[in-house]
Amino acid sequence: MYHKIQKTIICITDYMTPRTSIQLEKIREAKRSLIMQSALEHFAKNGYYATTISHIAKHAGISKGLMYNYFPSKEALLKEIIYNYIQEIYQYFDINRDGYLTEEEFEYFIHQIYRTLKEKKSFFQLLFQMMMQSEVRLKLIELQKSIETLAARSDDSITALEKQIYKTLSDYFKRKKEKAGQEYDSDLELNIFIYTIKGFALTYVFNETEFDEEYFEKSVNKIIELYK
Amino acid sequence: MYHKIQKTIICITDYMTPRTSIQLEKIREAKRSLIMQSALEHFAKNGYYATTISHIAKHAGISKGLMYNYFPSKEALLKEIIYNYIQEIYQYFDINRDGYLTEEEFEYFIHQIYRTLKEKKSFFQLLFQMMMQSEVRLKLIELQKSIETLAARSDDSITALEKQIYKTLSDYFKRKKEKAGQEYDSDLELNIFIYTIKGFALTYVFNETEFDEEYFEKSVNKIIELYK
Amino acid sequence: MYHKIQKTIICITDYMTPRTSIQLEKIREAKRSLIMQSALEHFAKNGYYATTISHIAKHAGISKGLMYNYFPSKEALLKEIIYNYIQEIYQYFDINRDGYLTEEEFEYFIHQIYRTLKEKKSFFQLLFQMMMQSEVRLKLIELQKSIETLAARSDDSITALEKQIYKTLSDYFKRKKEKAGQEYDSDLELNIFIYTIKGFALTYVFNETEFDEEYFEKSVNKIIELYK
Amino acid sequence: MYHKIQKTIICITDYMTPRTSIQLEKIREAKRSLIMQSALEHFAKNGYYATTISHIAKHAGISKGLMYNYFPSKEALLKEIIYNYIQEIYQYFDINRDGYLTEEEFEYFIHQIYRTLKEKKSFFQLLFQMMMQSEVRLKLIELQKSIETLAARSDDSITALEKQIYKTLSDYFKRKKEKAGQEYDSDLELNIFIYTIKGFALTYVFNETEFDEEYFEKSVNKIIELYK
DNA sequence: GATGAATGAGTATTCATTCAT
DNA sequence: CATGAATGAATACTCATTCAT
Repeated sequence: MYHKIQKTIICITDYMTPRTSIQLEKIREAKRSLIMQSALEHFAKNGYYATTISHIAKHAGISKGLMYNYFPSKEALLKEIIYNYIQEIYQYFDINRDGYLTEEEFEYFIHQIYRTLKEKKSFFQLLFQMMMQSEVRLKLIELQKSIETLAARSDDSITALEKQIYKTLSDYFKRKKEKAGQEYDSDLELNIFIYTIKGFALTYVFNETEFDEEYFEKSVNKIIELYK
Repeated sequence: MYHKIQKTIICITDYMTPRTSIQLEKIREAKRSLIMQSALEHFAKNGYYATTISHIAKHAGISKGLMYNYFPSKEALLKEIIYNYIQEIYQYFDINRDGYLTEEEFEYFIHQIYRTLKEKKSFFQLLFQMMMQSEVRLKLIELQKSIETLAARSDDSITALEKQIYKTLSDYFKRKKEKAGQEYDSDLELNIFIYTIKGFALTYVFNETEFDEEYFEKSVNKIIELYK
Repeated sequence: MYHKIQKTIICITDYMTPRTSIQLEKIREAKRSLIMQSALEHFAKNGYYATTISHIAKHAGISKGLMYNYFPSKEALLKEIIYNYIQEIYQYFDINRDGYLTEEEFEYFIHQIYRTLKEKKSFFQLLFQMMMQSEVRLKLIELQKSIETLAARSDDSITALEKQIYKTLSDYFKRKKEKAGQEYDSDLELNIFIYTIKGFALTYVFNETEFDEEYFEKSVNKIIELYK
Repeated sequence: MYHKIQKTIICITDYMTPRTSIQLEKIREAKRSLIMQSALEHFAKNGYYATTISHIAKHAGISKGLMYNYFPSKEALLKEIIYNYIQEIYQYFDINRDGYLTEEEFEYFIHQIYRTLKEKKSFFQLLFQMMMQSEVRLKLIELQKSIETLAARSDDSITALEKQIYKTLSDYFKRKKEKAGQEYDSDLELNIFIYTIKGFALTYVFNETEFDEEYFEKSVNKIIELYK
């Protein structure tokens, strides 16, 4: 009976049916994620150069060769990871684009940074590392440009978003100053605030056992207290 | 025969007195420094892994083989650089060990940090890079311990110094708070201050063309203004 | 369920009668040919080693796996191609086996060579390439032997045919000499003729843009003129 | 005593004297040759792609790594070999550049071709192979151009030399025709001659055991007899 | 003390082949 | 019969380190 049904020349399903493209796509996507996850962990922990494809593959439970079925090269894998995470992260901060930040929103913004650092710890470890090698830094800049090109609309671009955020914060600090009856002559205080955030991020992301979560939460609240 | 010719060609110094061991030692020390300097520059710029012994040697104007006459391995070279610089840098901050910091001394302390970052920019680039790889981080910790062991007297050790500095700053922040009539219940503000310094250092050290020296000087003054 | 959908989509032929084994065999044979054609083109153009199974399969519009359903290995595929083409080509020259070559037949023979080179250009490209690697040459010799074994009757074998052709040509050259009143003491002139044919074949088969078809036709006629 | 003589800071000769640059250059040149020789043999025998660096190195009695001390890549090694041999071979044919070929010179020319084929058999095996892969053919053309660029004077270039030889031969065939009272309307006979030489070269160079040296010498004389 | 040729273990990458579906 | 994910052995190439001179 089964045989009867199968009378066809170009029948895609057959004796032993190959997976459908939907099934395959799911499998592929899952494996891609798995590889990227494995790679990110190693990159974050040991650095890009010290991480070998073998390590990544072994950790992901696949063969070296298979990795190249999903990513054309180690560098492409790195870029893909960074691209993906950056895309995702920027979406978190894509909200207050009217340019006006209330105190509550500012507080939310800081908390959001903390949450993001916590959730994407490995990625930020990698990102910090990348930022520290001038050669790699250049590649990141290229990458950022290509992301922007993909994003097409210039006001959707990453640098545009960065500028937007900077502008929004600048306005916030200005208003704060004016409210206190002081004159706002420059973004100096904002810059200091950014240093603080950077330093906090650096400490949090690379903290191993020294400090606990409570310590960092208190820090976040203190930062909010100081700069709100 | 061929030896003889050579002997007459490139002899620079006296033919009369054999060099003393002190002279030899000086020459050795100079070459060591040269190699370390060359290595530091490459490590800082391209990262430890991307830097080859060949590059270092060529840049230092010596042969690869000779490098191994001065340092047993690439890793040992790295450690030696870090060891040396840390030693040197800690000496800058080895002053106010009475534990009492005046406002002037605090200001001086910040300026001193800035000066040190400027003077040892390459080293800090390397140090930051090293700090970001957990594997390497562990090695650094080992190294620090061995430095302390070498230093022998525990109150001369680096961690001891770090603690000393932290304590001194903690006292300073406490006094400041009390002077303002507020209660000092924790080192939270100090920690925020440390984040700020870290973030500033990170920005300064890896800044390439975005900001100029004036910008950073203003930042330093603002930090002093905020935390003095 | 999902199977069901597929079954209704791409069914081309009759739903009623199961295909006969002859039909199936025809389909198989057509696919075999397709793969061999695709492979030959790639082998000829890029060489055996530079050609991947993936390329062949993609070009033939099938999956890699399916290729292995038709040929047990890349090498077997190569052998099969050579075997097939050699078989086919030798049939072209399987006529004048009475051993007597008239002038008209000689002329036809040369033209036939030219036609064959033109028609099977890719194959000759491949064959020349194969002939130039001693390791591969050995395999070809093995292959030839196995063809002969398959052919069973020794006077049907390729080497036998080659010898036959050589003998026929030798007789032809001998008669020509004698007709001119000269003594024929060796096959030297025949050998030179063979060099000429080889050189012509080589030039024709690997010519890309330098010479046009007219040039080669003139060459053919000149060769006939010189050796008839 | 020995110590006494060695009083110098930047003395190149020392305790255990390193080799002089002349010595080193000799060693290097010898090893370069050795590697190229080993590579040529393998390339000729098994083809470029089927030859591995490991094979070459093992055959040359050195480590894989060392090969890269002399040649930056497998491809560069190939190019270097071809470049070197082509340079050398063209010098053999760099004589009759007045454009006039006597019968004796023509004979010498043919003999010279035979001698060259004999002496550089492996190289010609490689060259024929290279000519048969369109991809590689392109590289060869590039290479030829670069050789010409190096040669600087355009009339020293290889294609120029090729044209020169062709022209000289064309004139020779023309005179021959005219001497016989026939009209020379095209280079057809010359082209046939070139096919013959090609076919002879091909046969000679890839002959393994079928024919002996005597056979080929007779062939050469016959070619001379036919075309002189 | 100084050189650089030499080594070999290690790295990213490729590709014929297998196999579950 | 048909697919393409998966494997693993092989390959070109790199680089820290050694060692004869």
